[in-house]
Amino acid sequence: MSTMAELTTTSYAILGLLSLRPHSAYDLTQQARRSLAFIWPISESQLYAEPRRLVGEGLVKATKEPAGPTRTRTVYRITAKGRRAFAGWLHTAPAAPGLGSEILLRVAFADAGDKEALLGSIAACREAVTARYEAGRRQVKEQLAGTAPYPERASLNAVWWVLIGEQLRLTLDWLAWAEAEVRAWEGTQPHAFDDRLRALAERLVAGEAILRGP
Amino acid sequence: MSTMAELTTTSYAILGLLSLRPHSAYDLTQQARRSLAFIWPISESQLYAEPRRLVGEGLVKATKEPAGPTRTRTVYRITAKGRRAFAGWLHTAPAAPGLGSEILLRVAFADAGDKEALLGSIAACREAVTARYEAGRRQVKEQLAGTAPYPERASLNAVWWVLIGEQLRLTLDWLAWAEAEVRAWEGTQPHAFDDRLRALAERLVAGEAILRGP
DNA sequence: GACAGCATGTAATGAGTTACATGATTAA
DNA sequence: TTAATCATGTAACTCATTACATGCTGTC
Repeated sequence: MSTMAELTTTSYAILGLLSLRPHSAYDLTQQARRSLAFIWPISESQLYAEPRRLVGEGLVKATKEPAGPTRTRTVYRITAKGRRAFAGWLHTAPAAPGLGSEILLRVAFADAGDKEALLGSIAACREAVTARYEAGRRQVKEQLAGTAPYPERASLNAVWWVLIGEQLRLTLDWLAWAEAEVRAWEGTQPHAFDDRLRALAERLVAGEAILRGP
Repeated sequence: MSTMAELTTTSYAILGLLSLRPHSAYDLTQQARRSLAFIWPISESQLYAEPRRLVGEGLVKATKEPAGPTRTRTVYRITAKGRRAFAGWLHTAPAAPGLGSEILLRVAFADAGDKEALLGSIAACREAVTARYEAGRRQVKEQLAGTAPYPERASLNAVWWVLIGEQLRLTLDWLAWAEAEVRAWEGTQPHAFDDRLRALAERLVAGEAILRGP
């Protein structure tokens, strides 16, 4: 079916949320800010636009409800066809985890700027990652306390918490290591392999841990 | 200046490459496939489109060279203004590292499918990540052997190799752990916290290592 | 009764992808 | 000399983002 092939990962992310229970678009924004933000970030406007498209495909049904004197709210419910489409997607091969790290770009071309700029980038990145890490910790704590939605899904959620948590910690460890490394430099001009660098590269190739290694 | 603010991270990635030496668009595709693919992936068509835009901003100069009897090749060189713009960008705060992991989406909503689908997704992801990891190892090896371009930039490159390498290894460790976890399930129906899950979540919140911990 | 913030969308714009098209070079 | 692959682009399309617009509701 060509219609099904046209859906994006974002479509399926929303379909996944709708498979749990009906949501209004605003409900979706709340869920998207909570858990989905760690897995597959979606902008607010998409959360309004995408369900409409799913309605067009017959995967979702929209019903208008009154919300205030003059206003209506649209509530979306997944259809049987939608459930089949989602289950079908779960059987397809996932795309490789996306990369795209601005901080690494700044490291790779650091010699076009100065040491201060690079250290500033590292510090800014650390702040952002720390904030995200703390937000994640808070959410897991809420789950433990039972004050967060979907406590009955704990066993599934725990699996992805582990990857997100460890990835964020790894990034923080690297940022600390990189900062110490850069501080030891004279400037940002690069140099070729010396004994120390060579040893580092060889440990990398051998698959030995660099950041938290023994 | 509003003109400078309109550039994207992709623009600066290309500007960074051009700051090393002049490149034709095809040269850029080669560099992009090698190192840039790990840091900031850019599609081929962008590698032809973006330099033209940079010419429009005066950050890059294009010169036509003969390439075969009837064909010409466009070579791009960074201008002094381009170098200033790039150095200026290095002083701005980087965006937080992007996420977006399809495999986690499939884990989070695994109960809409079956165990076999989830295990298949994990296996496909492992193949893709392993391929990327091996490609990275090969490139570091080439650098060690001195057969790769830009050996004089080893000290800068090593810093980002560490993050990429450790991230890929972490992902592979998690995939192995997740697969074992899923295999132990009866099906994909989730359940609430039990003692084991609670202990896992508490270790996460405490910042203890899960995957390679003692 | 005014103001902040929550709730519910729409519109314009642009970045980046897929698909296509064509010339040159090398190996069989 | 054919086929494959390298080299060099262009065009159409769509996702997704930023910015805007407007209604409702609690609180001081």
